[in-house]
Amino acid sequence: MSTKHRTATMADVARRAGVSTMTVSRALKGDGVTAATRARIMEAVDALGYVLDLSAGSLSSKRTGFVATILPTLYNSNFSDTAHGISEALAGGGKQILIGYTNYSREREERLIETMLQRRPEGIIVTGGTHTPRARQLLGAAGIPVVEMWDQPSDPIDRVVGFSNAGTIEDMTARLYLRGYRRIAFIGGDHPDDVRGFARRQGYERAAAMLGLERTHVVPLGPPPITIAHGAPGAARLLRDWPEAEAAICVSDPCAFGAIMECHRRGVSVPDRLAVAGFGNFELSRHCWPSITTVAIGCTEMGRRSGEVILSAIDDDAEDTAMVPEAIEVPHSIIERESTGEIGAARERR
Amino acid sequence: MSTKHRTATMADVARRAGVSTMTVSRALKGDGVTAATRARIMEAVDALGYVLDLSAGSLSSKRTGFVATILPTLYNSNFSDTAHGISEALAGGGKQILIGYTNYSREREERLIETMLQRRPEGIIVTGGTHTPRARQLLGAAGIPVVEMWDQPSDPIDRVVGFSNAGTIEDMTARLYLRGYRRIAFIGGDHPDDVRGFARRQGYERAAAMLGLERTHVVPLGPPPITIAHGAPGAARLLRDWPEAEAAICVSDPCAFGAIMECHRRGVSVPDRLAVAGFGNFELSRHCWPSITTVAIGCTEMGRRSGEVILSAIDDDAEDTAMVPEAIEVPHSIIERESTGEIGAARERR
DNA sequence: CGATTCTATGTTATCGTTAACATCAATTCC
DNA sequence: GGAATTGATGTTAACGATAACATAGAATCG
Repeated sequence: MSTKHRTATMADVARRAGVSTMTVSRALKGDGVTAATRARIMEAVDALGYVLDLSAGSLSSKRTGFVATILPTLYNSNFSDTAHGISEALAGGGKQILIGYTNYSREREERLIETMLQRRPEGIIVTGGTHTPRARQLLGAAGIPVVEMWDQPSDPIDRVVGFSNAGTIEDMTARLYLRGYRRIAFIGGDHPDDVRGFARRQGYERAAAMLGLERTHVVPLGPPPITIAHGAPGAARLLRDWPEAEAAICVSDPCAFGAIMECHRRGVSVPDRLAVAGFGNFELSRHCWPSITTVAIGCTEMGRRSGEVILSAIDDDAEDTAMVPEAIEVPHSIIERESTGEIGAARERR
Repeated sequence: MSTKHRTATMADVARRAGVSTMTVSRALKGDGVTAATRARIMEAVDALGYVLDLSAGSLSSKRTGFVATILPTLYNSNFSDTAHGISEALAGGGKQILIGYTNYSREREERLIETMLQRRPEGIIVTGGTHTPRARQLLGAAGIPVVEMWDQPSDPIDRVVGFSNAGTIEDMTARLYLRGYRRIAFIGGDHPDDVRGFARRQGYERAAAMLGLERTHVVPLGPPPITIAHGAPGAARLLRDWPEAEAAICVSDPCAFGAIMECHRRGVSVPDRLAVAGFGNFELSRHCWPSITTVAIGCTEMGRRSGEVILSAIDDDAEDTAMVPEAIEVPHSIIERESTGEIGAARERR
C-alpha cells in the first residue's frame, strides 16, 4: 500500500512543528506544553501520519508498560474471565497485557516465563503457586512484582490474590452434609497436573474425615483439561462402582453438567437419586436443567484485583516502599440450585 | 529481591566471556559460533542471570516479533478458541501475540488499533470487516500485513481468513426446509453492533425469500454480547408472537441453549413442537439434551490459519513480493442433532 | 601450493525515544 | 522593584541491542 514512505519519526514531527523532539514527546504525553505549540505539533502528527514508537520509548524510559500474564488455557471460561478482568484493570493503568498459555504444563510455564521476561514486563501474574524450581528462580530474580492468583500457596513468591481450592470444596461437602447427604463421592481431581482440581479433591477428603463420613470415593478422570465430555463417563463409573452414592461433587461445572446429562440418559433422577454439585459457577450452570449447585468465585473480579495489585506494586516499587505484601483472599460462596436438594425431602418425594 | 544489582546487560556477558557483544548476540540466536565460545558465553549468561532484552533488540533490528490481535471479547468461547489458534500458530513462528478486546464497539476497536500500532507489530489480525474510517486508514497506512477474519468483507483491507456468516445461515435455513420445516423464525441478529449476527439474520431472510417461505419472523435481542440468558426470553417471545412457528434458528448456540431450556420449562417439546438450531458448535451443544443442531466453524483452525497467513505475509514482505493476497474461505458444515428433526416424522410422533 | 571461499569474530554506527540537566522568559512575592 | 519561583522549551547523552561492514585465519580447490 502507498508510496514507499519511510515511516515518520518524532524528529520529522519536531522539524515540521518547529520544536525539539522533547517538546513533541511532552505534547504527546500531555505534559506542560503551550496550547499553541501542542496544536502545531498535532497538526504535524496528523499530516505525517506519525505514530509513537513505544519500543523506542520503553528502551529509553525503562518502562515497557507490559504486564505478563500466564494462564493454563483460554478454553476454560473461568480463565478467560480472569484474563478479561486483568486486561480491564491494566487498561485503566495504561498497561498492556501480554498473555501466554501453559496448557497445564509446568515446563511450558517455565519456558513462557523465560520468553516473557525478555520483553521486560513491569510485573507478572501467574496462575497458581506450583512452579518448577527454575521458574521460581526466574520470577524471584526478575526484580518485578509477581502475583500468584487462583490459589493460596503456602510459600508465596510475592503477592497473592486467590482462594483456597481445598477450602471451597470442604465447604461444599459440609453443605451437602448439612442437607442430609452422607454418601458423597468426588469426580475428578486425581491428576497432579491438575493442581487446583487436586486441591479440591483434598478438600473433599479432609471434610469427609472431619465429618466422619464412613466412605469416600473418588472417580479419576486423568490429566486436565477436564471438559463436559469427561462428566458422562465419570457419572457412569460412579453409578457402577458405588450405586448407593447419594451425591457427587464434580471438580468443575462442565464436568458436573456432563455428569447430569449422563444421568438424564440413564433415567437417573437428579437430585432425587443422585445430587450433583460443581465448581466455578459457569454461565451454563445457572441456565441448564436442573440448574447446578456450585461454588462461585468472582473470576473476573479476581483478575481485576490481580491487575490492581500489580499496578499498585509497580507504583510502590517506584517509591521503593518495600512493604510486606499482604495476600488477598477472594471470597467464594456456595450457590445451591436444583441439582442438589435435601435427603429428607428427597425421601418424601419418592 | 536481593542485592540492588543493576540487571546484567549483554556487554557484561561479553566482558565476562571475553568476546564482543555481537558474538554474544549471535550465540543467543544460534548463529555460527564455535562450541567452545558458546559454552563460555552460556556460562557467563547463567552466572550473571542475564536475560535478553527484546525491546532493545527490536529497536535495533526493527522487528518486534509482535502480532496484534483484536477480538470482540474472550467471554465467547468461539473467540477464545480463535485466540488460542492464533497464539499457537504464532508461537511456531517465534512471534508473540498482543491481544485486545473491543467489547463489540467500533470506537474501542479504533482506539485499540491506535494503541497497538505504537508497539510496532509486524502484522495485525482483526475480527470482521466493519471498521471506522479512521481505523481503516490506520490499518492501511501501517505498512504491515492485515488479516480480517470471521467474515468475508466485500472490500477487504488486505488478507482475509473467514467465511460468510450469511451463507452459513442460508444453508441452515435450506437444511430445515429440506427436513420439511416451513414456518421458520430467527432469534437475534437485529442489532447493527452485532455485525456477524446481523449478517446471519440477513442470510435467513435471503434464504426465506429464495425458498418462497410465506412468512419470516425475527425476535430481536438487542446489542451484543448475546448469551445463554437471552435465549429464554427470546423463545418466550417467539412462542407468544408466532405460536405456529415450527423451527427457530438462533444467532448462536448459547442463545439456542437458553431457548431450549425455556421450552423445557414450558413443556414445549424440542424438536417435536419447536425445532431449535444454533450457530458455532459450542462444546455445550454436543452434550446437552437435546443436543443442538448447529453450524460448525473451525474456530481454532481459523485462528491458526490467520496466524499462518500473517507469518507468511511477514516473510513475503521481507522479500517484497507484492503478490495479490487471496482470501481464504474457512469451510463450515451443518451438524444435525436432536434439537431438529423432520416435520413428517414429528407429525407421526404426535 | 597459491588463490579463493568460508567461517568465526570484531568494530562502528545507528534504531527512535526519553531522562536529566540547562536555559530563558514570565510570574509571583515581600 | 529586585529576588525567587515557576513553566515552557532546548541540548546532550544514554537505553541495550543488532545490522552492516571489516578482518583474519582455516578450509577448499584445481
